[in-house]
Amino acid sequence: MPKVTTREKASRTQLALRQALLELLEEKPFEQIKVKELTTRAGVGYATFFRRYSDKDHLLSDLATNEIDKLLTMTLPLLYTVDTLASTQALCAYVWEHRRVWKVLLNGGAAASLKEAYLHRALALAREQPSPKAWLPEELAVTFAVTAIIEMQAWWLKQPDPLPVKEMAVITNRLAVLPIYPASDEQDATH
Amino acid sequence: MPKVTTREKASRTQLALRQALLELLEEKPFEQIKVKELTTRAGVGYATFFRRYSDKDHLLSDLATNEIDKLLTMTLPLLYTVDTLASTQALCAYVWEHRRVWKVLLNGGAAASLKEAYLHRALALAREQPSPKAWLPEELAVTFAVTAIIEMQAWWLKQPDPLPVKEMAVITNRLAVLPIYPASDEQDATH
Amino acid sequence: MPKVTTREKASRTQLALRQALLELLEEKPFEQIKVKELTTRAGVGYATFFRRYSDKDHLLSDLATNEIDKLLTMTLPLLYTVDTLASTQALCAYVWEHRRVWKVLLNGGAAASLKEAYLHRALALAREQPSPKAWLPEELAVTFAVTAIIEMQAWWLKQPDPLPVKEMAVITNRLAVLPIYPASDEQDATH
Amino acid sequence: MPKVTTREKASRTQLALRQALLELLEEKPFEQIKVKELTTRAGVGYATFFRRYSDKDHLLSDLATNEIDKLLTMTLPLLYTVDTLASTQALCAYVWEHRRVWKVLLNGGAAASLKEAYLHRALALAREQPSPKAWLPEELAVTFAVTAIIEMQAWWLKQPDPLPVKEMAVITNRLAVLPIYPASDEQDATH
DNA sequence: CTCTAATCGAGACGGTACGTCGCGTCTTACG
DNA sequence: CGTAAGACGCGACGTACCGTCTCGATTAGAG
Repeated sequence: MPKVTTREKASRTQLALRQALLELLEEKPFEQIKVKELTTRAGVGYATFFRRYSDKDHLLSDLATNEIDKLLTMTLPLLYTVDTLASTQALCAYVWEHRRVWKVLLNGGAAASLKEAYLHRALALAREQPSPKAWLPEELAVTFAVTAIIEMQAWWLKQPDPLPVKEMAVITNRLAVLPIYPASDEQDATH
Repeated sequence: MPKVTTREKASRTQLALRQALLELLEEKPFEQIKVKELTTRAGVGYATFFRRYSDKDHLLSDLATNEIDKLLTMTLPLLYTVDTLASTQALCAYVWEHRRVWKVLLNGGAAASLKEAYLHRALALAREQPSPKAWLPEELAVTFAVTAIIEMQAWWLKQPDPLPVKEMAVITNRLAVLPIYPASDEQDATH
Repeated sequence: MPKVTTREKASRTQLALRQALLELLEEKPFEQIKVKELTTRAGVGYATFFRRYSDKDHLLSDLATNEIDKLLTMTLPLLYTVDTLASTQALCAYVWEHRRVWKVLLNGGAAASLKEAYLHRALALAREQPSPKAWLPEELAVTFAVTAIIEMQAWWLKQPDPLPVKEMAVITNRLAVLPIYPASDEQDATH
Repeated sequence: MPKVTTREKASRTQLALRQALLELLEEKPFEQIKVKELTTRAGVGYATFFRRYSDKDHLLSDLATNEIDKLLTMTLPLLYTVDTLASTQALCAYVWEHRRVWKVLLNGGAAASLKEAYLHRALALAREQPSPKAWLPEELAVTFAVTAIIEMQAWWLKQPDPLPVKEMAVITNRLAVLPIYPASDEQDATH
């Protein structure tokens, strides 16, 4: 009998809470989810929740932060790469692969705060690694591209009969990525 | 000498509450605003709040719905019009003119729910008046264009030194409107 | 056509409110009766109530004070008279005659405050016109006799098949009045 | 080392609330006591009050019921016993011993409802164990004796310089107990 | 017969206390 | 030791009723 039962239990608690949150987010907005519900659903004591997380929001962060960062490292390069379509396809493929969780994150009861966190994080990363697009403010470009991509992914996963990954990638690339690059025949964009 | 003092008072209450909400939204997120604060700031009795609105959210709707619909009737035609740039300029000019209130609505504490309401309303209107863009699902097009426009307007108003209306219109048009039209090799999108 | 229509109306309001209170006191305790109910039942405007009475309690006083004083002037002489039985009979006869209102006052929702007011008033009157009974403190004698009489009257009127006036008078006299007089063969009452 | 700290705390809360009520009843009528005052005085959270009692009235019952029943079991035997004076003395001695709490209960802000509860309870007990006094209805006899005793005890405890227990017992016996027995010319009631 | 003043019904309002709800802390008992 | 269970302090909520107020319609009795 292993000695890590304690650690195991701790992890189990954490997992159970995350899972419970994901399930409840499919049913109702985040703010309406009560701690009692979370712990009951997770089969965990009420007070135990606060030993892991100081807050309901902390649990959400814990759930979302990792996923967001993973996805972000696939989103941002789009703005600096040459072969944008390939990157967009990689992004869409990744989301599709993890659609179970991303569907909830983007369309469940925490969508709003998650999108905000996403954009916030993206802007922070972009500031570290600027890539002036000349014809429009860097921050505006990032805001546009990131939010457009998120919203489109949200729409995509919400569909009862989603488009194929490849087609989604083409559309995303054309709508949200290419427009921020200077026009191929461009000299004066303000004209 | 006006005869409508009672009605006037009723309206005054409503106006005062709206105004108080706008002011408080500049200071903190919507959920953290307490009814007591609203009524105190509005110089109105606590119970009176619930005589007008069943909810804090109702007040927000009341505040936002009108503004949203006014703006939406300027946003949607973008998708069906010939001279998109002119329409975009009209849109930006309108927002600029009402930037006091829109700055709060788009960047204040109610931004998330407001953006959601906005998109929701836009999709409803679009469904009533479809305009198939053939190469991509109508709903996706609307989602993309509307959210992109909203986010860009939010960014714009948030700037300490905002771009001129005209320049903002050009960028918005190029990023969020033109891309949903058939591609340049099908028909010239930059025109 | 009389000139007192205004006064008449005022009286009508007052009567209607008293009547409404009496009716409602048959149904529920005084504290649970809302001003709105009173005015509705009386067919009178809400604000009109406060034009007549500053308070719900004022209405109750207005209703009770007269009746109490009328009854009291028949109760107190019992303590000073020779032929107590005759007085007790007069008292019982009076109560029986006005049993409609006294039933409500003594058993309805205002019974408690009414009994208290009654005793209070009786003690005040007794203090003005002392009649030392030697063998026990005057105030105690009054308290005993008055509350005993009130409670017995209350019981009497509450009965579905009340005792005859005469019998009630005999019992009341024997239980509540005679005992406070010195015993006929009395020298030392503490023995 | 006690193991019942949780239970202890629960009891402590209950005790503190009862004590707070008793104190406040010395200052003002029951209806004017606000729950907030009770909890503050008891050093207890506002909501905690409603975890114990659904109502302010429930607290009062909880406080009074025990005491009432203890006293009642000493009051009723008076009606069935041979040596009434001894019983009356026992009753008065008990009340005197607990005069701190009974002074508040009988003369404080809850006197009215307490007296009513007392009589109510007494009638219920009497119905279980009838003792026909022939010459007058049982219920009337109980109503008379019980209310007379209560009111006299209330008066007694209210005095700045109360009569001795023994004297009070003699008076109570003569005024409220003996009169319900058959008259002296049927059988000697003073014996 | 009209016009001004008083009165009424209706009901909105500021205010106060209520009883409920959920959070996050804490204490106990168990494995 | 860490956990399930759940009581507690706290504080916002939305409700209910009070007593005040203003309104517009209905008369009153003076001009």
